[in-house]
Amino acid sequence: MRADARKNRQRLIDVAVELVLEVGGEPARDAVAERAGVGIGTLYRHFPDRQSLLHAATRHVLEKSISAGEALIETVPDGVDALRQYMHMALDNGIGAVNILHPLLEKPDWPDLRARAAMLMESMVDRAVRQGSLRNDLSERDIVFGLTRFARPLAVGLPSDEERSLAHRHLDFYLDGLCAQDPGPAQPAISGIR
Amino acid sequence: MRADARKNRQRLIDVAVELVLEVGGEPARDAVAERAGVGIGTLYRHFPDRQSLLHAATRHVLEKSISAGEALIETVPDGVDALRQYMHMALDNGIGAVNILHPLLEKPDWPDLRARAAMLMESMVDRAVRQGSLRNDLSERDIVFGLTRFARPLAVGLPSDEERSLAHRHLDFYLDGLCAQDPGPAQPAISGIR
DNA sequence: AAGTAAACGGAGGAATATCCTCCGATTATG
DNA sequence: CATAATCGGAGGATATTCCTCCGTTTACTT
Repeated sequence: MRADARKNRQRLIDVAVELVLEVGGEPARDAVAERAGVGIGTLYRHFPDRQSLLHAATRHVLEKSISAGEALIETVPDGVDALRQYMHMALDNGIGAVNILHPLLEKPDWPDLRARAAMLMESMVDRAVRQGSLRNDLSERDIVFGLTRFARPLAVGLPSDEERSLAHRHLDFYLDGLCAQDPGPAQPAISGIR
Repeated sequence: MRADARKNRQRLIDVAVELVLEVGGEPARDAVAERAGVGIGTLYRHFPDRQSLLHAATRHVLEKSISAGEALIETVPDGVDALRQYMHMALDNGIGAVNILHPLLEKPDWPDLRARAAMLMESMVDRAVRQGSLRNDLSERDIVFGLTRFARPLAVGLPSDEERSLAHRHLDFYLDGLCAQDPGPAQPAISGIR
């Protein structure tokens, strides 16, 4: 494979992730090619059918996040720290794109990755709970849910780097909440709301 | 105004909010009319130009949430409780639609509402901070940011009522985090991530 | 109960957005 | 320098969304 070809391919994947996050759904193919600075023909050569680009993008983000996470679980002894670092890292990797794309892809061809991700987060949660520093009613699915809350830019009219730093800040607040074993002042039953 | 006309008008607004949340952006007009069970002509009669439906929908949600919030601040003495109840209530009112639509509407014609909302949340935050039960580095904008994280269904393939109840649960976690004055175990500086 | 103005519904053509093929021009590599 | 691989983007095909128009139906008045 020629060097320029490989470079273009990767660039297309990166741009795809970017745009998926911005748009909150499948971006127009033309838009991906344009932002990547390549012709449309190039995009279609690398990713011929409807979804192969999105597949590739998802796979890319997932692989990067999972292997970094697996490293973290080895090197960071404190469970909550590991979880915290994992979530911040995944956020920066664009993990939100995976959540957006997952329901749109017809034949997700990575049962392996899905399983690895689930296992990874289960271990993290388990360990942190055993260490007594995390609420004990949390599961891997809660972590996914929480992560997705902060993993996408939700248009509020902010410049994107400010949005990013706010997301990190609030993700930390959220994690503090997951650690709070005895949630401060009593929470009253709220009539008719939940 | 004839009774059926008013009913249809309100129904269109409600459906619009629903669809904005589902789609995460401007829904197709045809889709709104169809789900509302009225003809397209009816939609265009009530909301002739491009954005008047979206304006009306935003205004509706905002007004409902703000006046309920203003009542809460009178009746609930504890600052954090008031904030908590306000956020859960706004979430159920579809406040997420406001965040989605705000950047899309060209000439937001409700400077009044925006100001009222900001003032409302500032009071809530201020009071809770003064009472010593909320972090003291939070502003009204943080609350908006946090609220929007939980206020929209982010497609993860869940049935919508399960998604809703998860959102409420995790909003509570998040709020616990906003209360945590001394966030448990020391947070290490994370190298190269933020 | 009948008259009537107001409201309704939806077919269908216009406008727009997106897709994706095709082929001549360009460039990396031996 | 040759040449095979790669690139770029014009443009026709398709799909989606918009929104007018007018014949039909319905709520309200007297």
